[in-house]
Amino acid sequence: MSYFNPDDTLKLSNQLCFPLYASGKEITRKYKPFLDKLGITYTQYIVLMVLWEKDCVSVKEIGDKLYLDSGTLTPLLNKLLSKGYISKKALPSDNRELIISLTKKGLELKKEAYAIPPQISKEVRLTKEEAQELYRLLYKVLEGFKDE
Amino acid sequence: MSYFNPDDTLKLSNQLCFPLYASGKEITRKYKPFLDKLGITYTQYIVLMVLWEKDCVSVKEIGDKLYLDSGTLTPLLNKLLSKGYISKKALPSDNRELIISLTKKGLELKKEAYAIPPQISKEVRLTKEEAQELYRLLYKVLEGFKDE
DNA sequence: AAAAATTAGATTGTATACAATTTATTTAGT
DNA sequence: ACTAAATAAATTGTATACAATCTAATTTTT
Repeated sequence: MSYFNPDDTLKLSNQLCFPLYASGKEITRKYKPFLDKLGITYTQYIVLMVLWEKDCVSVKEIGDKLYLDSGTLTPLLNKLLSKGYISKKALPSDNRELIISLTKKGLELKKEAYAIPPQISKEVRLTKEEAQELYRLLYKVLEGFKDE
Repeated sequence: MSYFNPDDTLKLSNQLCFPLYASGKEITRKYKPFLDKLGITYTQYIVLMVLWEKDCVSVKEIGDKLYLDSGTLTPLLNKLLSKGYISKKALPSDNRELIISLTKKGLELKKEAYAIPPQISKEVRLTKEEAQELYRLLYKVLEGFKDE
């Protein structure tokens, strides 16, 4: 690894971090036109995805799944609340925990969201095998970050 | 593709977008403790990387390379300016273009940045081959997004 | 059981991101 | 040459992100 000019170390094109950063940013941008029609943002969408998969979860649990903290989630959940997609309720057995539930309106939004992922897939120009491998590698990176 | 329950389409674990989004976010977070020591943010760092590779570039060219627009770059460049790492100058042949150059201080910062990428690499738990494949796939995604 | 440590969310402050619009400048079309 | 179209940055407004801190509630220690 140290055969080449140390100058090359800091080349954008030699860094894994940059395509990770950029593709993360660009993929959420691809969602925007579709999510605009539903009146939600990408982050709001993935919070709803958590709830569509399992209703009644705490803010902490949402944060753990999405790698987001309360500084991001608190205002975002307030927006979903004011839009009528979720409701909040303190957990009786532990008043520190806030349980987030889908409203009927929030559950119904799922039907409109079904059409989105296939349309994004079309824009990601990877073969099925490549997509699977990319998926595996990204989760390996994420898992590796967890235990530090 | 339509063999399984349509419900599964919207599972977080079936979406490529989510690990892309999350790993992009987490990788920049990994840089933070290192960049804090230099007093710069991740986005400021990649702007400097562009300049370290090729000095005297326009805001437009930086934006094209980093997938960022003037709404992000203008305030960010003002911060790098006030920190004394860059200077600005209008291009005489085209007064719309703003040319960004490194100051001596900005060039010297490169020496301190050398040590960072290897330390991040250590935290990314991929083999060399996996890292190369991930790199290739991410650029394929990014390139695919360009022509829409 | 009382004090200490921990935990869940909320709050504060800073820094992106980006769409949409605006302004100044340059280029293209006629 | 003159007007229209295009381009580069700056500006405006909205929505994340996250570190650090704060507050209230719950556990753990002693």
